Formats: sequence, C-alpha cells, structure tokens
Amino acid sequence: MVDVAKHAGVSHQSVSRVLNAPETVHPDTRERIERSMATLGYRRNSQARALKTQSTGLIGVVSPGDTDFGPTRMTWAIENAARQRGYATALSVVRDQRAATVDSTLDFFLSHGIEGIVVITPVPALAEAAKQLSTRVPLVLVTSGLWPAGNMNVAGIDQELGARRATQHLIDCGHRSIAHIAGPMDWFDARGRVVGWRQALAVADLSAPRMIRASGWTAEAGYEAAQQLFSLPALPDAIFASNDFIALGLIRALAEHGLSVPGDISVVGFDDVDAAGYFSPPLTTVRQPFEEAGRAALELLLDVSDGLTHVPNFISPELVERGSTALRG
Amino acid sequence: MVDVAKHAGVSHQSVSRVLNAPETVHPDTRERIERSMATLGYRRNSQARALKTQSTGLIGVVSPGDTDFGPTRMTWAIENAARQRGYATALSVVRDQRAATVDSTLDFFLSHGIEGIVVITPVPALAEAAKQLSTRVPLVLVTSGLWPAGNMNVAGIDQELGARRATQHLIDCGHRSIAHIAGPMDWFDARGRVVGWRQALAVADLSAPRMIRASGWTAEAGYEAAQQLFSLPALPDAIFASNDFIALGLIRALAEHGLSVPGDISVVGFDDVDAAGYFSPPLTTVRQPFEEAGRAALELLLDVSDGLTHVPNFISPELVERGSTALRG
DNA sequence: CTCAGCAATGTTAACGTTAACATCGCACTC
DNA sequence: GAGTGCGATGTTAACGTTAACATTGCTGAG
Repeated sequence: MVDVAKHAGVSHQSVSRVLNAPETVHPDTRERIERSMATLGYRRNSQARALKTQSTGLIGVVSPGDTDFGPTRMTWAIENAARQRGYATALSVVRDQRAATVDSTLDFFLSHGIEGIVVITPVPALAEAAKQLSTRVPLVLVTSGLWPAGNMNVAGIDQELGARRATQHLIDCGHRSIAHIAGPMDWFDARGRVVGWRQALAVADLSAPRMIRASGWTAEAGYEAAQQLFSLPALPDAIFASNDFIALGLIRALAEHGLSVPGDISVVGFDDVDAAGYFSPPLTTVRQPFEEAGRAALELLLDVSDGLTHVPNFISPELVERGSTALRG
Repeated sequence: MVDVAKHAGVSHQSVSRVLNAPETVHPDTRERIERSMATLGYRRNSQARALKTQSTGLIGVVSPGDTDFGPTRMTWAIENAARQRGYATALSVVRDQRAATVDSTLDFFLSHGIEGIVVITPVPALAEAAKQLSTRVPLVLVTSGLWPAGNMNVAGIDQELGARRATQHLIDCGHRSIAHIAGPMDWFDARGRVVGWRQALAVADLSAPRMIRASGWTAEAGYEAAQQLFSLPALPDAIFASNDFIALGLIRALAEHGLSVPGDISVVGFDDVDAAGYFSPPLTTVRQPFEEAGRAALELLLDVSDGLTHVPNFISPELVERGSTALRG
C-alpha cells in the first residue's frame, strides 16, 4: 500500500480511502491511484484489515457428515447466500459429534476471526454441543422445529409440514392404512416427519399403523426396514418413507414380493433427490427448498449480528406428485 | 495477550513463547501463564499472527456448481484431507465459468491470505481461467488426465481407466455391440470416458457404434438421449452410460419400450452414487475414489507449497458389479 | 575470584491496514 | 478583503502478534 502511495505520489491514507470511501477522494487522484494499483498488482491484505477493523468477512459453516443429502445441500445453499452478501465461507465438517470436537471447531473459527457461524445440527448431540458454547460470536442453528431451542437462533425447513403434506396426499388418494418408515430417530428431521405423519392421520381420524424404523437414510436401510412389513398381519395401503432413498429400497423390496407401486401400494418419499423423477416408478415426494432455507439462515445470522432478534424461520416444503402414488382402485 | 502477561506478571513476549515454543520458557512460568490464559479465556488472534507470519492455515477450494455429484464429493474429500493436515478450508463456488469470475474468486482468496488453492475444473473454461492466473500462490487443478496441463499441477481420478474397465466388463460378458451415452462433452470427465470406451473397443477389435450425447448429467438427459437409440437401425447389446443418473434415465426409457435390463440389454453406469445399488435393476457401475483423490490433491498442493515438483497423480476407479449387466444369453 | 556462556526473560520494532485528527487551500459570504 | 466552511489530502497512532536483539542472573571453568 505504501508502495502504491509512493508510485502515485500520495499518502498511503489516500490509497486506503480509494479502497474504502472512493467518493471522498478527488476523481483525478483516484484515477491515478487506481492506475498505480493496477500497475503494481496491488492486493489489499485482509489480515491487516481484519486486525484493524475486527471484521474478516468470513462466515463459518459447521456441517456434519459429507454424504447425507440434506446437510450437504444446505451447506452449499448457505455458501451461495453468503457469497451473494459478500461473505466468504469457511467450511468445517465434524465427523464425530462429541462436544469437544464441535468446541474445538468453533474455537478454530473464533481464532480465525470468523464473524458468524451457522451450525447444521441434524442430531441432538450436535445441537447440545453448539448450545453449550459461550456465544462470543453470532451463531445460528439449522435444524427442524422440534428442537427446544431455548434462546438459540434457529432456521430450517418445516419437516412436520412436509410430512403432513405427504401423508395428506396419501389420504386424498383414498388410502386409509398409511404406514411410515422412519429414518434414524436420532435425527430431528426423522422425528419431525414422524410427528407430521401422526398429525395428518389424527386430523383425518385415522389410526397410525405400527411405525417401522430404518437404520439409516440409505436405500439399503429402506430395503431392510421393508422386510419388517412382510411380517405384519396386514400390509398397509400406502407408505410414507422418511426419505427418497429409503423409498427406493422399499420399492425394491416390494417388487421382490410381487407388489407393484402404485398398483398395490402407494409410496411417498421425502427430499426430491435429483434422480427421484426417474425411479421406477417416478417417485412422488416432498421437495425441500434448500436454497431458500440457506438464505433464511444467513439472513438470520446477519440479523443476529446486528443485534436484531428474530423469530425462527421455517421454510415450507412442497409436495411433488409423480407416479408412485395413485387413487385407491 | 498483553492482559494475560499483566495477569501473570510477565512480558507479552513470554506469553507468545508459551504459544510458539513452550520448551524455551521455565516450567513454573509457563504454568502460571497457562493458568492466566485459561482464567482470562484468552484466544490468540490469528489475524495478527497471520499479519506477522504471513501464514493463515487456510486452504481455498474453488468448486463449480453445487449439485453435480463429482465436484461436490471432491470438495468434501478435500476438506477432509485438509482438516487432517491442520488446515482450514475456505469454500468458493463459481456458478459461471467466465475467467473474470474465477479471477475475482482467486483474488478474494489471495487477499484473505490463503496459502494454497485447489481448483476443481471439470470443464475447459474453468481450467483456462485458472491457468491464466498469475500464480502468486500454490495452485492445484483437480481434473482428468485429458487436460493439456502444461506446467500446471494436476490431480484427479483416471476417467479413461474407469471407462475402459466398464467397457471391458461388457466385453467380458460377451457383448459385441457396445454403445455409449456420453455426458456433456464440455466436461473433461465425459471426454475421458468416451476415450476409454473407444480404447477398450479398439483393443478388443470391436467397432464403436454411434455415440449418443446426453445434454446433461441427469436422469432426464439420459432419458432423452435414449430416445435416439430407438431410431437406430439396430439396438446395441450393451450400453455404457457416462454416469449413473444417465443410466437411470436410460433404463427407464428402455423399460418403456419393453426392453429389460439386463435381459435384453446390459447397462453400466459411472460414479456409484449412493442409490445405485437399489436402482431397478441394481446398477453395475464404476466407483470413483473421491476420498483418495481429495487426499492426493491436497498432498500435491502441500508438496507444491514446499517447492517440490510432483508428477500428476491420477487415482484408479474400480468396477462395481451389480445386476444391470449379464452374460450374453 | 573472575568472567565466559547460557538459560530465562524483557524490550523494541515491525507486519499492512484504518481511524482520528491535523493541515492546506480554495470558494464563498458579508 | 478578511473570515468561514468545507473538500481534499497528509500525519500519527493503534490493532495483536512475532522476530531480533538486549538484558539479567546464575553456573562452572580456570
């Protein structure tokens, strides 16, 4: 910077002004300085800037796992939103969920002068870990509405609503016995979907068949969980699977038992993964608006940074009707 | 830091020493200082540290798009590798591929004192943009072997080898007419897979049927591309699809024409996405070792930082046999 | 007993930037 | 034509850390 100043024949402060408040410097001078900057290939040192201004333009995202659909998409969505608001994103994946790990991650972020942190917390362990942190920096949790958030700031996607919509769609198709294959019950998302399923059934005055639990979010887990169906006294009319991959495994298991979807049983998934429209049959599912939710989380974070309070913001997912559900014949 | 020093009754430099070279300070003093740090909740300011030492512990990853399977997985893999080596990862998604965008992204990284950059460059536009950068910082490209890298440092997954393995498997099944549905041809990955397919056919002394081009990596694109098959004078025995989703759309289109997989036609995909084992039929495909490739890219980056030269490192993908291929009846 | 040598600690300056304040010169008012 | 105000620019200090050098006091060799 001082080199630029020398080259342009001004003081370093004028150079600084060109960068931070161009309107306060004379157009001629400004142009001269800008030319000097270009000639010398000057690049502002943001460490020094951060040291002085205490602001780094960095947002931290803490994400669990690297393959789960939801957290992954959410991470990208937050990056997108942050970039649009002029922030850079530092990413940290915590692969185990002990409080110490999360704590050291946040510590790392803090010591790097991060201005705000979004923690994607699909499971209680992570949420608890995040909750216990001394909040020396604005922090937003991305999770479902089920979490007793206390005074934490929370944004996310309304899982219960999505599940209600999925279940209601099955009810509208005329199905009366609507089972649910739940995802891993330590996930808030899985719990929220169970609750939504029960709510919709209760409103329609239908009883809930036994719930089946899948051991993971994968097609494999769905396939295994489906085996429990066949030991039931009677098969349901329809099944709401906690995500698309579980639904995929389920459909495969049903096919192996000679049951067609939607001819014999209707199936609804959740997520609307890229391939869902090309499953056999194309899967009716619930689309999660990640982009919107990521934006909401970031806006919330910025509001929190500004000292504003904010009500939790849960975005509504939409049903996507395809071929795996049909009116009851 | 000066507060800690005051609290412990020493100079700030002794505090600094405890942090950077604990062995040079007397155990008693050290313990006293450490206690003071704990009491005061001291956190070292890494901006100031970076300002002085010129090292931030930050690695930048530039990734295109946010939904494509390969780049996404690769990004996470690099984050994983970086974290294991004690680096934090800053993420930047470039959503258009103009040189200016890439340039400003790298500029942003540079001004944040990033120590090395991994650019995931699946398409030439991005690679060119990265290539033209004044390399003021160690930079590694992640791409396929096809790119005339010049003096750039490149790591990635060997697409040609993967495609050869896929094609060879079909040949081993006894198929003679093996078609290929290519992915978007501006992707290096797509081109590499075409080359590998041709190589394997040439080695086996088989002629290559007409290549079909899909307009994207999605099941939808695969479905559309498959329509071209049916206008061909004769259907092939087997089809190598450029990725799993294209294969999925293809299988759907075949089913709609009354053709069964693998009964009538064998199909091989590429990627081994999570659900591939539960497609109907379960998809034979090629698994890309992203974790390993991410690690390789990071090691390469660190080597480059240390001034070492390094040969390009392309990791070998493996065939995963499932139910979408069968011996020719 | 003296002083070299060394371990432990302290002092000073610098990294590159921005905030606060100081200065300069010019246009405009009365 | 002197004084006021303001736009443009310069000067100084500080952000929190580390490197280089300086100091202190003690041990042990001669």
